[in-house]
Amino acid sequence: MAGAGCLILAAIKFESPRGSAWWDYIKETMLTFDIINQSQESRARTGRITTAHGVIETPIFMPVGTLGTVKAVSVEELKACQAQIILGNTYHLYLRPGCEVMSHMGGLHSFMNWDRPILTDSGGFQFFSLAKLAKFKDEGVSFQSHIDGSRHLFTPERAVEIQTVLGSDIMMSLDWCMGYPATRKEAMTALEKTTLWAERGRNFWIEQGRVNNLFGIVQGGMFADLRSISARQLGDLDFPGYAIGGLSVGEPTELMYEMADHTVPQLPSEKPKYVMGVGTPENLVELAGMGVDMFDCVMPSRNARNGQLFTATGTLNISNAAFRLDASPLDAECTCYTCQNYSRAYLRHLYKSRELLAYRLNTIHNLHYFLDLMQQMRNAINQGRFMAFKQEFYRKRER
RNA sequence: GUGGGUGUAGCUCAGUUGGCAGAGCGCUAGGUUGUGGUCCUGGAUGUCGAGGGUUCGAGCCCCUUCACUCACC
Repeated sequence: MAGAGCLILAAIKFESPRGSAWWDYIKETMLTFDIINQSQESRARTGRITTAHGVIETPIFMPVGTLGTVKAVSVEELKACQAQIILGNTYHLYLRPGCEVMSHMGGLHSFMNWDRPILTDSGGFQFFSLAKLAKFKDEGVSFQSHIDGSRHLFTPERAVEIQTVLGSDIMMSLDWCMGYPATRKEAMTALEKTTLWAERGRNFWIEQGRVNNLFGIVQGGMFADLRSISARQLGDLDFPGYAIGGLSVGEPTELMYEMADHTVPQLPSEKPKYVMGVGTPENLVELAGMGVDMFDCVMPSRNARNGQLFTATGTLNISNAAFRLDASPLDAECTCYTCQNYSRAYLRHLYKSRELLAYRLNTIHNLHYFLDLMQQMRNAINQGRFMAFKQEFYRKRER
Protein backbone atom coordinates (compact mmCIF):
# COMPACT_ATOMS: atom_id res chain seq x y z
CA MET A 1 0.00 0.00 0.00
CA ALA A 2 1.31 3.40 -0.97
CA GLY A 3 -0.10 4.95 2.18
CA ALA A 4 1.44 2.52 4.65
CA GLY A 5 3.59 4.09 7.29
CA CYS A 6 1.93 7.46 7.35
CA LEU A 7 0.59 7.10 10.85
CA ILE A 8 3.81 7.81 12.62
CA LEU A 9 3.03 11.17 14.16
CA ALA A 10 2.43 9.69 17.57
CA ALA A 11 5.84 8.05 17.38
CA ILE A 12 7.50 11.36 16.53
CA LYS A 13 5.70 12.95 19.44
CA PHE A 14 7.38 10.76 22.03
CA GLU A 15 10.71 10.57 20.33
CA SER A 16 11.87 14.00 19.37
CA PRO A 17 15.07 14.00 17.21
CA ARG A 18 16.94 15.94 19.82
CA GLY A 19 15.65 13.96 22.74
CA SER A 20 14.45 17.22 24.23
CA ALA A 21 11.00 18.16 25.46
CA TRP A 22 8.23 17.99 22.90
CA TRP A 23 7.35 21.63 23.26
CA ASP A 24 10.94 22.73 22.67
CA TYR A 25 10.91 20.72 19.50
CA ILE A 26 7.71 22.30 18.34
CA LYS A 27 8.93 25.80 19.06
CA GLU A 28 12.03 25.07 17.09
CA THR A 29 10.00 24.08 14.04
CA MET A 30 7.82 27.23 14.12
CA LEU A 31 8.79 29.89 11.68
CA THR A 32 9.25 33.56 12.48
CA PHE A 33 8.88 36.33 9.96
CA ASP A 34 10.62 39.68 10.33
CA ILE A 35 10.05 42.52 7.92
CA ILE A 36 13.40 44.18 7.24
CA ASN A 37 12.55 47.04 4.92
CA GLN A 38 9.28 48.39 3.60
CA SER A 39 9.56 50.23 0.29
CA GLN A 40 8.21 53.77 0.43
CA GLU A 41 7.52 53.79 -3.32
CA SER A 42 5.47 50.61 -3.52
CA ARG A 43 4.20 47.78 -1.35
CA ALA A 44 7.44 45.87 -1.96
CA ARG A 45 9.26 44.76 1.17
CA THR A 46 12.17 42.64 2.26
CA GLY A 47 11.94 40.18 5.11
CA ARG A 48 13.46 37.19 6.80
CA ILE A 49 11.73 33.90 7.43
CA THR A 50 13.51 31.79 10.03
CA THR A 51 12.77 28.06 10.04
CA ALA A 52 14.22 25.00 11.71
CA HIS A 53 16.35 24.50 8.60
CA GLY A 54 17.61 28.03 8.27
CA VAL A 55 16.83 31.51 7.09
CA ILE A 56 15.00 32.58 3.94
CA GLU A 57 15.50 36.12 2.67
CA THR A 58 12.36 37.50 1.03
CA PRO A 59 11.15 38.18 -1.55
CA ILE A 60 12.29 34.72 -2.55
CA PHE A 61 11.94 32.44 -5.54
CA MET A 62 11.68 28.74 -4.68
CA PRO A 63 12.90 26.23 -7.29
CA VAL A 64 10.50 23.34 -7.80
CA GLY A 65 11.71 19.86 -6.90
CA THR A 66 8.54 17.86 -7.30
CA LEU A 67 9.96 14.40 -6.76
CA GLY A 68 12.63 15.14 -4.20
CA THR A 69 15.03 16.58 -6.77
CA VAL A 70 15.18 19.78 -8.71
CA LYS A 71 15.45 18.05 -12.04
CA ALA A 72 18.94 17.79 -13.53
CA VAL A 73 20.89 19.47 -10.71
CA SER A 74 22.51 18.35 -7.47
CA VAL A 75 21.99 20.04 -4.11
CA GLU A 76 25.51 21.46 -4.34
CA GLU A 77 24.61 23.08 -7.65
CA LEU A 78 21.37 24.40 -6.17
CA LYS A 79 23.30 25.99 -3.36
CA ALA A 80 25.77 27.48 -5.82
CA CYS A 81 22.75 29.08 -7.53
CA GLN A 82 21.88 30.61 -4.13
CA ALA A 83 18.74 28.52 -3.63
CA GLN A 84 17.49 29.08 -0.09
CA ILE A 85 14.39 26.92 -0.12
CA ILE A 86 12.95 24.40 -2.56
CA LEU A 87 9.58 22.79 -3.16
CA GLY A 88 8.54 19.20 -2.86
CA ASN A 89 5.21 17.80 -3.93
CA THR A 90 2.98 15.81 -1.61
CA TYR A 91 0.97 14.12 -4.33
CA HIS A 92 4.00 12.94 -6.27
CA LEU A 93 6.10 11.87 -3.28
CA TYR A 94 3.15 10.10 -1.68
CA LEU A 95 2.67 7.99 -4.81
CA ARG A 96 6.39 7.41 -5.26
CA PRO A 97 8.41 6.50 -3.27
CA GLY A 98 5.60 6.66 -0.67
CA CYS A 99 5.36 7.33 3.04
CA GLU A 100 7.01 4.09 4.13
CA VAL A 101 10.24 5.00 2.40
CA MET A 102 9.96 8.61 3.53
CA SER A 103 9.48 7.82 7.21
CA HIS A 104 12.10 5.07 7.11
CA MET A 105 14.61 7.47 5.57
CA GLY A 106 13.91 10.19 8.10
CA GLY A 107 11.96 12.60 5.92
CA LEU A 108 12.66 14.44 2.72
CA HIS A 109 15.58 16.54 3.95
CA SER A 110 17.82 13.63 4.83
CA PHE A 111 16.49 11.51 1.97
CA MET A 112 17.58 14.02 -0.65
CA ASN A 113 20.50 15.48 1.31
CA TRP A 114 19.06 19.00 1.37
CA ASP A 115 19.55 20.70 4.73
CA ARG A 116 17.86 24.00 3.91
CA PRO A 117 14.12 24.70 4.17
CA ILE A 118 11.55 22.78 2.13
CA LEU A 119 8.02 23.83 1.26
CA THR A 120 5.63 21.15 0.10
CA ASP A 121 2.65 21.66 -2.12
CA SER A 122 -0.38 19.79 -0.84
CA GLY A 123 -1.42 18.13 -4.07
CA GLY A 124 -4.43 20.38 -4.64
CA PHE A 125 -3.01 21.65 -7.89
CA GLN A 126 -2.33 18.14 -9.15
CA PHE A 127 -5.97 17.23 -8.67
CA PHE A 128 -6.78 20.21 -10.84
CA SER A 129 -4.14 19.52 -13.50
CA LEU A 130 -4.79 15.77 -13.51
CA ALA A 131 -8.53 16.33 -13.22
CA LYS A 132 -9.48 13.29 -15.32
CA LEU A 133 -8.18 11.09 -12.51
CA ALA A 134 -9.70 13.02 -9.58
CA LYS A 135 -13.13 13.26 -8.02
CA PHE A 136 -13.82 16.18 -5.71
CA LYS A 137 -16.02 15.41 -2.72
CA ASP A 138 -16.88 17.20 0.51
CA GLU A 139 -14.66 14.80 2.39
CA GLY A 140 -11.62 15.34 0.16
CA VAL A 141 -10.38 14.23 -3.23
CA SER A 142 -10.48 10.64 -4.40
CA PHE A 143 -8.18 9.94 -7.26
CA GLN A 144 -6.42 7.35 -9.32
CA SER A 145 -2.67 7.24 -9.44
CA HIS A 146 -1.27 8.46 -12.75
CA ILE A 147 1.44 5.82 -12.27
CA ASP A 148 -0.45 2.58 -11.70
CA GLY A 149 -4.12 3.55 -11.60
CA SER A 150 -4.51 2.60 -7.93
CA ARG A 151 -7.23 4.45 -5.98
CA HIS A 152 -6.48 6.86 -3.14
CA LEU A 153 -8.22 9.45 -0.99
CA PHE A 154 -6.68 12.74 0.08
CA THR A 155 -8.42 14.55 2.90
CA PRO A 156 -7.22 17.85 4.36
CA GLU A 157 -6.07 15.95 7.44
CA ARG A 158 -4.22 13.34 5.45
CA ALA A 159 -2.49 16.01 3.36
CA VAL A 160 -1.08 17.52 6.57
CA GLU A 161 -0.16 14.08 7.89
CA ILE A 162 1.80 13.16 4.78
CA GLN A 163 3.56 16.52 4.69
CA THR A 164 4.54 15.99 8.32
CA VAL A 165 6.09 12.66 7.40
CA LEU A 166 7.99 14.46 4.65
CA GLY A 167 9.27 16.82 7.33
CA SER A 168 8.24 19.88 5.35
CA ASP A 169 9.14 23.21 6.96
CA ILE A 170 6.18 24.86 5.27
CA MET A 171 3.16 22.69 4.53
CA MET A 172 0.32 23.81 2.32
CA SER A 173 -3.35 23.24 3.07
CA LEU A 174 -5.22 21.00 0.69
CA ASP A 175 -7.06 23.40 -1.59
CA TRP A 176 -9.55 23.29 -4.44
CA CYS A 177 -8.06 24.93 -7.50
CA MET A 178 -10.13 26.21 -10.44
CA GLY A 179 -9.08 26.81 -14.02
CA TYR A 180 -9.87 29.84 -16.14
CA PRO A 181 -12.44 30.74 -17.10
CA ALA A 182 -14.67 29.61 -14.24
CA THR A 183 -18.17 30.73 -13.35
CA ARG A 184 -18.87 32.61 -10.16
CA LYS A 185 -20.68 29.57 -8.85
CA GLU A 186 -17.69 27.32 -9.51
CA ALA A 187 -15.34 29.83 -7.92
CA MET A 188 -17.63 30.04 -4.91
CA THR A 189 -17.62 26.27 -4.51
CA ALA A 190 -13.83 26.17 -4.72
CA LEU A 191 -13.57 28.96 -2.17
CA GLU A 192 -15.96 27.35 0.29
CA LYS A 193 -14.27 23.95 0.07
CA THR A 194 -10.82 25.50 0.34
CA THR A 195 -11.73 27.40 3.51
CA LEU A 196 -13.43 24.38 5.03
CA TRP A 197 -10.47 22.18 4.21
CA ALA A 198 -8.00 24.80 5.47
CA GLU A 199 -9.80 24.80 8.82
CA ARG A 200 -9.88 21.00 9.00
CA GLY A 201 -6.20 20.73 8.08
CA ARG A 202 -5.35 23.42 10.62
CA ASN A 203 -7.31 21.68 13.37
CA PHE A 204 -5.53 18.43 12.63
CA TRP A 205 -2.19 20.20 12.62
CA ILE A 206 -2.93 21.77 16.02
CA GLU A 207 -4.21 18.49 17.47
CA GLN A 208 -0.99 16.83 16.40
CA GLY A 209 1.04 19.48 18.16
CA ARG A 210 1.71 22.20 15.54
CA VAL A 211 4.80 20.50 14.18
CA ASN A 212 6.30 22.68 11.44
CA ASN A 213 4.15 25.29 9.69
CA LEU A 214 0.93 25.22 7.74
CA PHE A 215 -0.09 27.91 5.24
CA GLY A 216 -3.64 28.67 4.14
CA ILE A 217 -4.48 29.20 0.48
CA VAL A 218 -6.75 31.94 -0.88
CA GLN A 219 -9.03 30.99 -3.76
CA GLY A 220 -11.97 32.83 -5.32
CA GLY A 221 -11.23 32.65 -9.03
CA MET A 222 -11.12 35.98 -10.83
CA PHE A 223 -13.79 37.56 -8.62
CA ALA A 224 -12.39 40.27 -6.38
CA ASP A 225 -15.18 40.06 -3.82
CA LEU A 226 -14.72 36.30 -3.51
CA ARG A 227 -10.97 36.79 -3.05
CA SER A 228 -11.80 39.22 -0.24
CA ILE A 229 -14.07 36.72 1.45
CA SER A 230 -11.48 33.98 1.12
CA ALA A 231 -8.69 36.20 2.51
CA ARG A 232 -10.82 37.23 5.47
CA GLN A 233 -11.87 33.68 6.31
CA LEU A 234 -8.31 32.42 6.17
CA GLY A 235 -6.99 35.41 8.08
CA ASP A 236 -9.36 34.51 10.91
CA LEU A 237 -7.75 31.07 11.08
CA ASP A 238 -4.40 32.67 11.91
CA PHE A 239 -1.98 30.65 9.80
CA PRO A 240 1.79 31.23 9.99
CA GLY A 241 1.63 32.37 6.36
CA TYR A 242 -0.71 32.69 3.41
CA ALA A 243 -0.70 31.71 -0.22
CA ILE A 244 -2.69 33.09 -3.09
CA GLY A 245 -3.63 30.14 -5.25
CA GLY A 246 -5.64 29.72 -8.41
CA LEU A 247 -3.57 32.22 -10.40
CA SER A 248 -1.62 31.59 -13.60
CA VAL A 249 -4.20 29.04 -14.64
CA GLY A 250 -4.75 30.52 -18.10
CA GLU A 251 -6.05 34.00 -17.34
CA PRO A 252 -4.59 37.13 -18.99
CA THR A 253 -1.58 38.47 -17.14
CA GLU A 254 -3.29 41.76 -16.34
CA LEU A 255 -6.11 39.88 -14.64
CA MET A 256 -3.62 37.92 -12.57
CA TYR A 257 -2.00 41.19 -11.47
CA GLU A 258 -5.39 42.66 -10.67
CA MET A 259 -6.32 39.70 -8.47
CA ALA A 260 -2.98 39.64 -6.66
CA ASP A 261 -3.01 43.41 -6.16
CA HIS A 262 -6.49 43.15 -4.72
CA THR A 263 -5.80 40.20 -2.46
CA VAL A 264 -2.40 40.91 -0.90
CA PRO A 265 -3.51 43.90 1.25
CA GLN A 266 -6.40 41.86 2.65
CA LEU A 267 -4.10 39.31 4.22
CA PRO A 268 -2.31 39.97 7.54
CA SER A 269 0.61 42.21 6.65
CA GLU A 270 2.90 40.73 9.29
CA LYS A 271 2.71 37.25 7.73
CA PRO A 272 4.59 35.97 4.69
CA LYS A 273 2.57 35.92 1.47
CA TYR A 274 3.16 33.48 -1.32
CA VAL A 275 1.76 33.52 -4.85
CA MET A 276 1.73 29.94 -6.03
CA GLY A 277 3.01 28.82 -9.40
CA VAL A 278 4.22 32.21 -10.62
CA GLY A 279 5.97 33.08 -12.80
CA THR A 280 7.92 34.85 -15.48
CA PRO A 281 10.67 37.32 -14.50
CA GLU A 282 8.22 40.14 -15.26
CA ASN A 283 5.60 38.52 -13.03
CA LEU A 284 8.09 38.33 -10.17
CA VAL A 285 9.04 41.98 -10.45
CA GLU A 286 5.42 43.13 -10.66
CA LEU A 287 4.14 40.95 -7.84
CA ALA A 288 7.07 41.67 -5.51
CA GLY A 289 6.08 45.30 -6.01
CA MET A 290 2.66 44.42 -4.67
CA GLY A 291 4.13 42.99 -1.48
CA VAL A 292 4.36 39.30 -2.36
CA ASP A 293 7.15 37.59 -0.41
CA MET A 294 7.38 34.14 -1.96
CA PHE A 295 7.14 32.58 -5.42
CA ASP A 296 7.61 29.22 -7.04
CA CYS A 297 7.44 28.18 -10.64
CA VAL A 298 8.58 25.35 -12.88
CA MET A 299 9.45 27.85 -15.58
CA PRO A 300 13.21 28.22 -15.06
CA SER A 301 13.80 24.49 -14.68
CA ARG A 302 11.32 23.13 -17.22
CA ASN A 303 12.11 25.71 -19.87
CA ALA A 304 15.82 25.06 -19.36
CA ARG A 305 15.18 21.47 -20.40
CA ASN A 306 13.31 22.76 -23.44
CA GLY A 307 16.08 25.12 -24.48
CA GLN A 308 14.54 28.41 -23.42
CA LEU A 309 17.06 30.42 -21.43
CA PHE A 310 16.52 33.65 -19.51
CA THR A 311 18.84 36.63 -19.75
CA ALA A 312 18.76 40.24 -18.65
CA THR A 313 17.72 41.22 -22.15
CA GLY A 314 14.97 38.60 -22.52
CA THR A 315 14.64 34.95 -23.37
CA LEU A 316 16.49 33.09 -26.07
CA ASN A 317 16.07 29.67 -27.56
CA ILE A 318 19.45 27.98 -27.47
CA SER A 319 18.50 25.68 -30.35
CA ASN A 320 18.40 28.59 -32.78
CA ALA A 321 20.77 28.29 -35.72
CA ALA A 322 21.98 31.82 -35.02
CA PHE A 323 24.06 30.44 -32.12
CA ARG A 324 25.86 27.79 -34.14
CA LEU A 325 29.12 29.72 -34.25
CA ASP A 326 28.52 32.01 -31.27
CA ALA A 327 31.52 31.87 -28.93
CA SER A 328 30.06 34.31 -26.41
CA PRO A 329 28.46 33.25 -23.12
CA LEU A 330 24.69 32.98 -22.80
CA ASP A 331 24.42 36.16 -20.80
CA ALA A 332 27.39 38.48 -20.59
CA GLU A 333 26.17 39.83 -17.25
CA CYS A 334 25.67 36.41 -15.64
CA THR A 335 28.05 34.97 -13.06
CA CYS A 336 26.69 31.41 -13.07
CA TYR A 337 28.83 28.34 -13.64
CA THR A 338 27.42 27.84 -17.12
CA CYS A 339 28.05 31.39 -18.31
CA GLN A 340 31.51 31.44 -16.76
CA ASN A 341 32.62 28.31 -18.59
CA TYR A 342 30.70 27.63 -21.78
CA SER A 343 29.78 29.28 -25.07
CA ARG A 344 26.40 29.56 -26.73
CA ALA A 345 27.72 27.42 -29.59
CA TYR A 346 28.59 24.61 -27.17
CA LEU A 347 25.29 24.86 -25.31
CA ARG A 348 23.47 24.74 -28.63
CA HIS A 349 25.41 21.66 -29.64
CA LEU A 350 24.66 19.91 -26.33
CA TYR A 351 20.99 20.75 -26.59
CA LYS A 352 20.64 19.70 -30.23
CA SER A 353 22.45 16.46 -29.44
CA ARG A 354 20.25 15.86 -26.40
CA GLU A 355 23.27 15.43 -24.25
CA LEU A 356 22.49 15.12 -20.54
CA LEU A 357 24.86 17.96 -19.74
CA ALA A 358 22.56 20.32 -21.63
CA TYR A 359 19.79 19.83 -19.08
CA ARG A 360 22.17 20.45 -16.23
CA LEU A 361 23.96 23.52 -17.58
CA ASN A 362 20.73 25.10 -18.82
CA THR A 363 18.99 24.50 -15.48
CA ILE A 364 21.91 25.94 -13.53
CA HIS A 365 21.77 29.08 -15.62
CA ASN A 366 18.01 29.62 -15.43
CA LEU A 367 17.85 29.01 -11.68
CA HIS A 368 20.76 31.34 -11.16
CA TYR A 369 19.02 33.98 -13.24
CA PHE A 370 15.76 33.76 -11.26
CA LEU A 371 17.48 33.67 -7.88
CA ASP A 372 19.83 36.49 -8.78
CA LEU A 373 16.89 38.57 -9.96
CA MET A 374 15.34 38.16 -6.50
CA GLN A 375 18.62 39.14 -4.86
CA GLN A 376 18.77 42.28 -7.00
CA MET A 377 15.21 43.09 -6.00
CA ARG A 378 15.98 42.64 -2.32
CA ASN A 379 19.01 44.89 -2.63
CA ALA A 380 16.97 47.53 -4.44
CA ILE A 381 14.20 47.44 -1.83
CA ASN A 382 16.71 47.66 1.01
CA GLN A 383 18.34 50.64 -0.67
CA GLY A 384 15.02 52.37 -1.31
CA ARG A 385 15.30 52.23 -5.09
CA PHE A 386 12.84 49.55 -6.11
CA MET A 387 11.11 51.68 -8.76
CA ALA A 388 14.44 52.60 -10.33
CA PHE A 389 15.35 48.93 -10.39
CA LYS A 390 12.06 48.10 -12.08
CA GLN A 391 12.58 50.74 -14.77
CA GLU A 392 16.06 49.44 -15.46
CA PHE A 393 14.74 45.87 -15.58
CA TYR A 394 12.27 46.77 -18.33
CA ARG A 395 14.71 49.05 -20.15
CA LYS A 396 17.18 46.21 -20.63
CA ARG A 397 14.46 44.05 -22.16
CA GLU A 398 13.57 46.62 -24.77
CA ARG A 399 16.98 46.39 -26.35
C1' G B 1 28.22 -12.09 -68.61
C1' U B 2 22.91 -13.95 -67.27
C1' G B 3 18.60 -13.37 -64.26
C1' G B 4 15.98 -10.75 -60.28
C1' G B 5 15.22 -6.43 -57.06
C1' U B 6 15.51 -1.17 -55.89
C1' G B 7 15.90 4.18 -57.48
C1' U B 8 10.26 9.58 -54.70
C1' A B 9 12.44 15.56 -49.40
C1' G B 10 18.86 15.63 -45.88
C1' C B 11 17.59 10.11 -43.95
C1' U B 12 14.04 5.79 -43.85
C1' C B 13 10.19 4.99 -46.86
C1' A B 14 4.38 5.35 -48.39
C1' G B 15 2.01 6.63 -52.93
C1' U B 16 -4.78 2.79 -54.64
C1' U B 17 -7.99 1.23 -61.38
C1' G B 18 -3.09 6.79 -64.42
C1' G B 19 -6.26 12.50 -61.72
C1' C B 20 -3.28 18.82 -57.19
C1' A B 21 3.74 14.88 -54.54
C1' G B 22 2.98 12.49 -48.91
C1' A B 23 4.47 10.55 -43.74
C1' G B 24 7.94 9.78 -39.79
C1' C B 25 12.64 11.41 -38.41
C1' G B 26 15.88 15.46 -39.33
C1' C B 27 16.09 20.90 -40.34
C1' U B 28 13.77 25.62 -38.94
C1' A B 29 10.77 28.98 -35.86
C1' G B 30 7.25 29.60 -31.78
C1' G B 31 4.77 27.96 -27.19
C1' U B 32 5.33 25.93 -22.05
C1' U B 33 3.44 29.60 -14.95
C1' G B 34 1.75 25.14 -7.14
C1' U B 35 6.80 19.83 -13.45
C1' G B 36 5.07 13.20 -16.59
C1' G B 37 13.12 15.42 -19.05
C1' U B 38 6.97 15.32 -21.79
C1' C B 39 4.18 17.59 -25.22
C1' C B 40 1.88 21.07 -28.57
C1' U B 41 1.80 24.47 -32.86
C1' G B 42 3.70 26.72 -37.37
C1' G B 43 7.38 26.78 -41.58
C1' A B 44 10.99 25.35 -45.43
C1' U B 45 12.75 21.42 -48.50
C1' G B 46 11.46 17.53 -54.61
C1' U B 47 14.42 17.91 -62.36
C1' C B 48 9.69 11.32 -58.52
C1' G B 49 17.78 8.45 -61.30
C1' A B 50 18.19 10.16 -66.83
C1' G B 51 16.13 10.26 -71.94
C1' G B 52 12.14 9.11 -75.10
C1' G B 53 7.04 7.19 -76.01
C1' U B 54 1.50 6.29 -75.06
C1' U B 55 -2.41 9.52 -72.94
C1' C B 56 -6.67 15.17 -72.12
C1' G B 57 -3.42 13.90 -68.02
C1' A B 58 2.38 9.64 -66.10
C1' G B 59 5.74 8.83 -59.68
C1' C B 60 2.45 4.85 -61.72
C1' C B 61 1.93 2.02 -68.42
C1' C B 62 5.80 1.04 -72.69
C1' C B 63 11.01 1.49 -74.73
C1' U B 64 16.11 2.87 -73.98
C1' U B 65 19.78 4.02 -70.56
C1' C B 66 22.49 4.85 -65.83
C1' A B 67 23.41 3.72 -60.67
C1' C B 68 23.06 0.58 -56.53
C1' U B 69 22.07 -4.35 -54.91
C1' C B 70 21.17 -9.84 -54.64
C1' A B 71 21.70 -14.64 -56.89
C1' C B 72 24.04 -17.57 -60.49
C1' C B 73 28.12 -17.95 -63.90
